[in-house]
Amino acid sequence: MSKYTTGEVAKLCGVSVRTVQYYDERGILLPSELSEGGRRLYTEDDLKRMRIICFLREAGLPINSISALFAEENPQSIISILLEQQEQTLREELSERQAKLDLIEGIKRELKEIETFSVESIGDIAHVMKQKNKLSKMRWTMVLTGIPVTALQWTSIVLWITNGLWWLFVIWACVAIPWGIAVSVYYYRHVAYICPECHEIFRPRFKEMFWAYHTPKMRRLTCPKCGRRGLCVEVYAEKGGENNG
Amino acid sequence: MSKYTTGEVAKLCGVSVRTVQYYDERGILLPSELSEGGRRLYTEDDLKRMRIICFLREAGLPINSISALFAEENPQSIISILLEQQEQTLREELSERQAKLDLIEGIKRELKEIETFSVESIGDIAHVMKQKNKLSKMRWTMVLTGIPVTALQWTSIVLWITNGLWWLFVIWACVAIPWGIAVSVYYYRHVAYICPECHEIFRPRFKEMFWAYHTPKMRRLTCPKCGRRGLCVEVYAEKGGENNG
DNA sequence: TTGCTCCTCACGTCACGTGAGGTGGC
DNA sequence: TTGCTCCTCACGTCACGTGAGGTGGC
Repeated sequence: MSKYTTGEVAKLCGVSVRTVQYYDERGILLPSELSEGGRRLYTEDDLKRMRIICFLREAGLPINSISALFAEENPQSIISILLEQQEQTLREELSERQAKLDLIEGIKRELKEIETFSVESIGDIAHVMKQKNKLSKMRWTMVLTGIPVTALQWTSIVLWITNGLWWLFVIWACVAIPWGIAVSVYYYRHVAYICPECHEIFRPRFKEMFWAYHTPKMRRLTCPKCGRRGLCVEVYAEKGGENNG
Repeated sequence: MSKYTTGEVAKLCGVSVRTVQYYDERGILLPSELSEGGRRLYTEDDLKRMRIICFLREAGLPINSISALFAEENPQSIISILLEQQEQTLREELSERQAKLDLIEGIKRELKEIETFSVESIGDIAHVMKQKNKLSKMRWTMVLTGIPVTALQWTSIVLWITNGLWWLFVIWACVAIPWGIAVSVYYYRHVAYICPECHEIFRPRFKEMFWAYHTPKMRRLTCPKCGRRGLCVEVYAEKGGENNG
């Protein structure tokens, strides 16, 4: 029966010498013999054991678990549990990394829309991304409540033209005008804007906001802190109350 | 301007007090002021910075990178690089965990087919799994070369019956018999079997193997090491040469 | 005065990598 | 005798968690 040195075991198992030494240190693979000079000597059985250890390490099993498996007199009872645990751990790690990846993708998208970047812009991006769901939920709610109002509008106009029923349009106007005001106020109370210059999150006056030029995501406003006038990103605001700087 | 204590910053950012202290230690978030009693006091700006740090940490960016970002006078130039690097890292980690998961799934499948389990059985599983691709590749090669032979067989039989062309069947036999021998020898030379008792990997005599009862994955053989007779799992053997225990 | 918060060490995590300084074995 | 392998410390990794033992602040 030939004996293997540390380096031979390492090479045959595709690991470093240090790893073989470490497994001795951890008591998971003790060499069957030591040479007179104190060198580790491994038998064929040791090599087989090492191969098993490396295989389980490939699956990510921690050394403590492998150690427990070798120590157990009835290994079949715990191998399934260990594999199940490891699978669970790996799944959690996978979804955690996936979440980080998604976050990075989001940051990259937002970065593209920024013209004057500074480190503080990252704070803005964070704010925009965290409130994104709430903002789009609110916008969808508004659109959906708008559908019956619009339907009623066209119905009444058509009936006015074809049948001369002018009073239906009057009824529509009595519903639509209060609805328009209510929606505007609701919207106003639930949004805020980020100044790209000083990164202040502010709420403008209703009048300024109502008449301001805007795109789906931004509105041209004057920052109350630094006085800059320009496009500001819209975000969801938690409360409709005042904001104190 | 109100000041925040360590605990307040921690609570507002959803981290532990130790984390806030650690960021001071690492120089990534120094408190603007210290109280007379040596307590850290953070300003509103410090809090914003902390929020940015936490956001980037959520994406998995290491503290050194965040530190570099704050130190850089032109942060736009490196933020993309950092995000790209982090994305790369995450993708590698993802595929690494996925590979481990796949390995575990494979082990679980193989475990189900084992009746007498011991720790050494894991070595058998490792061997089976690593040679699995080569074995199935070899089996497919054999099946595919068998198709024309079988086609010729049926053609010749049909022609013999319908047209009385008996000599086509003779030609087929002249081709098929050597082919059958060649395939059997080829197969014999490229497979080995694992004894489930002593975990020896052995190659039986041709005659024993040829006539033995078998399933698609196993064959009833006698282990030359421990003498046990029973179903042994078939694996791919690297060389057709002899094996020395 | 009493809780509560915060402070500074300082060790532990996990599986090795990486030297330093010395020695065995062909 | 000369390379090469192997040996034993022992520190470093990464972002904190977890005490221990002491003190600040309402």
